[in-house]
Amino acid sequence: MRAVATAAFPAPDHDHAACVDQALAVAEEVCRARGARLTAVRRRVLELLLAEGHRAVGAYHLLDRLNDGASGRKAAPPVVYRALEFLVEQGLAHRIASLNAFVGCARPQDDHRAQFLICRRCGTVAEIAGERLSHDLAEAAERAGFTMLTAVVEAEGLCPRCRDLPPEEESE
Amino acid sequence: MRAVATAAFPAPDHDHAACVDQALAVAEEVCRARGARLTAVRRRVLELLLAEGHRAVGAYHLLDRLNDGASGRKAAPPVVYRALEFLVEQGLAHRIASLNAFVGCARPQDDHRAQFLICRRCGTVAEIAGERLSHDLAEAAERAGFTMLTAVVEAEGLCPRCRDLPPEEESE
DNA sequence: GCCGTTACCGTACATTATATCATTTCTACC
DNA sequence: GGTAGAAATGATATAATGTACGGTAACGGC
Repeated sequence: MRAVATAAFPAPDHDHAACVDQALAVAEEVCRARGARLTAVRRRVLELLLAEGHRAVGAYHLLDRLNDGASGRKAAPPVVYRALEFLVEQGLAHRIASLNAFVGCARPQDDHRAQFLICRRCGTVAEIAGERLSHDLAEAAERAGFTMLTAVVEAEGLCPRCRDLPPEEESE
Repeated sequence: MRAVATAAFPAPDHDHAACVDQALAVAEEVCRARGARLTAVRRRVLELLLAEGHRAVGAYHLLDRLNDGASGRKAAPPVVYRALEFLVEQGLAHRIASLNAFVGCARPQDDHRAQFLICRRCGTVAEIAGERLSHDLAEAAERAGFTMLTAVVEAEGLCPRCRDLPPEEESE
């Protein structure tokens, strides 16, 4: 079996630190190129998001991490939500509507319409490119007289690792 | 142009009372056939849902309607959520994840994997069948080693009526 | 009738998200 | 460098959405 172009699900033992470093580097680059300001808070939230492995994480979880070890004033919810809003706008993170959660973007450099595969068992979220799928959806919409502007496409199921586990055992 | 099999977006002046009556009749029928109990509360919530026209509506909005005119004890949130859970399970309603809202099902009798078209302007939600789209998504997922169990597919954009309105004017 | 099962209901609470306004920081421009 | 305007942040309060849990009533087999 040959390698696929887009390795949607990273190997369990992949070098995640490298993922994070690369994603942060790309984020810096992207923001610089656009004149967008990747401020300290925004960068920190992105780091925290990426630190979760390839899982979706709630805004309040990020807030807790952000405040871990903070002695005096703690950050309030709007801090995280504003940072996330920025990251999503810049394509550095995505909102997973069906989970009310967020995930760091796997390929921030691409200009893509992302679709997501969400593992019911381990919570890993993979991103697939699927230009074609998006196109087909827009086309189906157009047949109904509808002009599609954006789309939320989130499949829930079992990732390669989890589907091969025995039914009872938990993967986490 | 010939009529499409599934009229996703109903005409503005269609006989909505007939939609509601039909949907309720089908709901009764479906529940009877399955031995599921369409109790008073569940039926009432379905009515309220359908009464909103073809728009998605939040659980708390339904709760308000449910309590309109109720003199003594008012119903609490779980009442609505439980009813909605039942209706969704039975395919009589759908949850719109990107809106955190619910919509009455247009074709409860079909056994379908629904996809939604959400108008950004007037809030109307249409349902398209798209077996093929669902199939393609499952296939794309499978190529990533992912077994899809369910999918959320929600396109946001402009419905036939709203996209032809002048940009500034509001349709509602 | 008795008892286990199932569905139902209400209280209280948990989680997710935003409005608002004051303050600080940054940037462009002179 | 100084300054005006824009952008970002901080802080408080609250809105909107969703659920855990425990009690109560209906149902069905024996």
